[in-house]
Amino acid sequence: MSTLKVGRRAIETSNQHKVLFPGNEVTKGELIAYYHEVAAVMVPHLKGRPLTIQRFPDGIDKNGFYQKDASKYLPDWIHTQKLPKDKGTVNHVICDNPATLVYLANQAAITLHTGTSRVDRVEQPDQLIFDLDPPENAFRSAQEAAELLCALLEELSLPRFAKTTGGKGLHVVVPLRRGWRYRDVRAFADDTARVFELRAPQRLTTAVRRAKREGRLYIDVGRNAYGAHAVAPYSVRPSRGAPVSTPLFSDELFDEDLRPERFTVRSVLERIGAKGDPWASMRTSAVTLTRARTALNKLLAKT
DNA sequence: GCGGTAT
DNA sequence: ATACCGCTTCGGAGT
DNA sequence: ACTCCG
Repeated sequence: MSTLKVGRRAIETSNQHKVLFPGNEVTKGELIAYYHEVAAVMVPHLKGRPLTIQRFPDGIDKNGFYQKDASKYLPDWIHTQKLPKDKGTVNHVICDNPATLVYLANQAAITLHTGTSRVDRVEQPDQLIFDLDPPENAFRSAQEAAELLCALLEELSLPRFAKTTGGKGLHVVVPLRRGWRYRDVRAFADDTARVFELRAPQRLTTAVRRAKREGRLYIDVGRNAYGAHAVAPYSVRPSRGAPVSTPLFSDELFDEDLRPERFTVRSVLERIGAKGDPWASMRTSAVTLTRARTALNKLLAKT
């Protein structure tokens, strides 16, 4: 039990030596130190977004759980926002300062997931996410798919930002100016995915059912929905080696030496120190989908 | 990790 | 007293 | 209407 000063808050931390990642022996203390140090770069990406927290108090080899509703027992300085769900409401944590991140790390919050809208206009997403999910351990095929997808988004004059998920695949994110509602952004995502699939039907699929994928890379667009979420940039994942979902520079995305498992809780801070945050300009790059919608309709008509 | 409820 | 329990949601497509 | 999926 000890106290960590974060800004003007004093955070009580406990069980610093508890091993959360057996195998490489990453402790809760290391998790807390990582989130403390990464906060300056990470918090801007969390600000205003409803958080879904994935916690593993007994380590990643034991069952963890997701937590959205955080109404109970949180210190009053942690911000929350009550949001509607189909039956009732959920009181989400909003992480808008480093101290909140450290507090959550002490709660064994290994992974943080964020919504694609901000709470002040929660029905209007400011991100469009494509999740490229390769079969087996074929990270290379996710890179190839990302190349095709980025070419398509370029044709639609859309900006795009990529990151590793910390798992097998990649996320490609288009920052949006708010205005469109979920159902319209989702329809755009569906149509984009359909065009994308038609360009390499032997390698790509939009089939949700695993049995129908037949070794092809799955392009998942289902995160573009109210109440859905995706792993946050710089979040740790509950897997061997404590991998981190890591934003990439565009020249890194296609580098054949890229090894996402090298981005871990023990290596990412050094990378940020050396190269900075590849997503720093995301907010200022946001666009409307209106023109892209017209261009996409033309591509759809050609099929 | 921790509050709530059953034992 | 301690033991166990809960702790996400969404929609589309397939059956 | 219920299941699978992430």
